[in-house]
Amino acid sequence: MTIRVHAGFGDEFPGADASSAEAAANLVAAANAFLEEVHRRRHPVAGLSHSAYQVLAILDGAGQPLPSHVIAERLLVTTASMSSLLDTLERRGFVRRLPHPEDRRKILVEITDPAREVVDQVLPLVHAAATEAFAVLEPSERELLTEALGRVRARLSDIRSEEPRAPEPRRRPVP
Amino acid sequence: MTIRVHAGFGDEFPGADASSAEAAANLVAAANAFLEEVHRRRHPVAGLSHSAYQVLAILDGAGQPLPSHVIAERLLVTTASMSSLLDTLERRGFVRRLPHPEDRRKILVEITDPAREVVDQVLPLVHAAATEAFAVLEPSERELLTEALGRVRARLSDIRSEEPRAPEPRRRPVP
DNA sequence: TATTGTTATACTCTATAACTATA
DNA sequence: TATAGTTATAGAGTATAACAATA
Repeated sequence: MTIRVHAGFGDEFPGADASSAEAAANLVAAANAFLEEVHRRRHPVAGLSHSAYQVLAILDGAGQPLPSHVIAERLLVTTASMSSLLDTLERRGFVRRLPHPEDRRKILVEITDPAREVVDQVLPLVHAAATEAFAVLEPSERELLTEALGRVRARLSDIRSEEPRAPEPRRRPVP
Repeated sequence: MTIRVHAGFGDEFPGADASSAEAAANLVAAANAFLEEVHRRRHPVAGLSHSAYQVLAILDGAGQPLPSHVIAERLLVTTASMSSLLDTLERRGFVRRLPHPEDRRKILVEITDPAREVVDQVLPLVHAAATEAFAVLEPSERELLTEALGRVRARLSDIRSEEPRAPEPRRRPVP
């Protein structure tokens, strides 16, 4: 199941590291497979999108109503997109918009009881999927994986502010 | 940077494994961060979507025109979605639809020279992002990561055909 | 009958820009 | 002026269903 690059990778992409390409490919593939499994288990509960479930989880976790722009920041979407998301959730009866008592420009988004029930059903499903998927690793392997992925993510966070350098060009193999 | 679950996780989600939840969270977060970095580097080249770049990479890798449904299967989308994707790519001049010489129900999708240049630019960018991101790991760590993720993916592939069992319910913490 | 592909339709997510109300 | 939120508009991706052409 492990994805490997072909034998001529080093010649085709000078300057690129084959083991990094393999790690990246398996990272993305494993994450996709996991998210697909989560979707399969979670979708029957309320038929919501990933973003919508995230909004409910954020509100449930906060334990109190939150202003729209606070949720938007955590979700990394614009406030305009957030409005649209909240429209969907409000239409389904999962959130309410309340006036903010102090700042009348703001609204407070409140989670409803039916949505709390959805969250109560969904979180165990997600954690069960994780538990089953990673049961094939030893506890020490899980810890290594978690720590290594944290380091990679920190590196990516640093890279994000750098101007990417032009890589060495591909040497297209002759077939 | 590493994502960790809170202290009461085990009480809140009986039956779920905390180290698996942490591994899953860091897996998804790292994959998202990597894909975001890829998007940042790749987008200026042709402004295409992830799916569209994938179609071009598939056609370039195949070395010959492919029927539409073959690409759709590899991309895990319906043939209807594939039609829409091909419309976009054809409008941009990156693919051509050719009649299939043997089976007149089929079409062959051919990559154009401008699209080959796009692929030649994009692949080194993607591999450079991977090389830079995973440079924070030792070669042996990269190999461990790759192998472990391959095992997790194989497990997820097995799980996919199983009927998920109902997990133990959440014990909502009292705030 | 089954397969391949397209079209019609619809929905979600996302973004930018223009706008209102409020601070 | 700056901030919070909405609306208008647009585009992409995805899906299902109905359909035509072909095998």
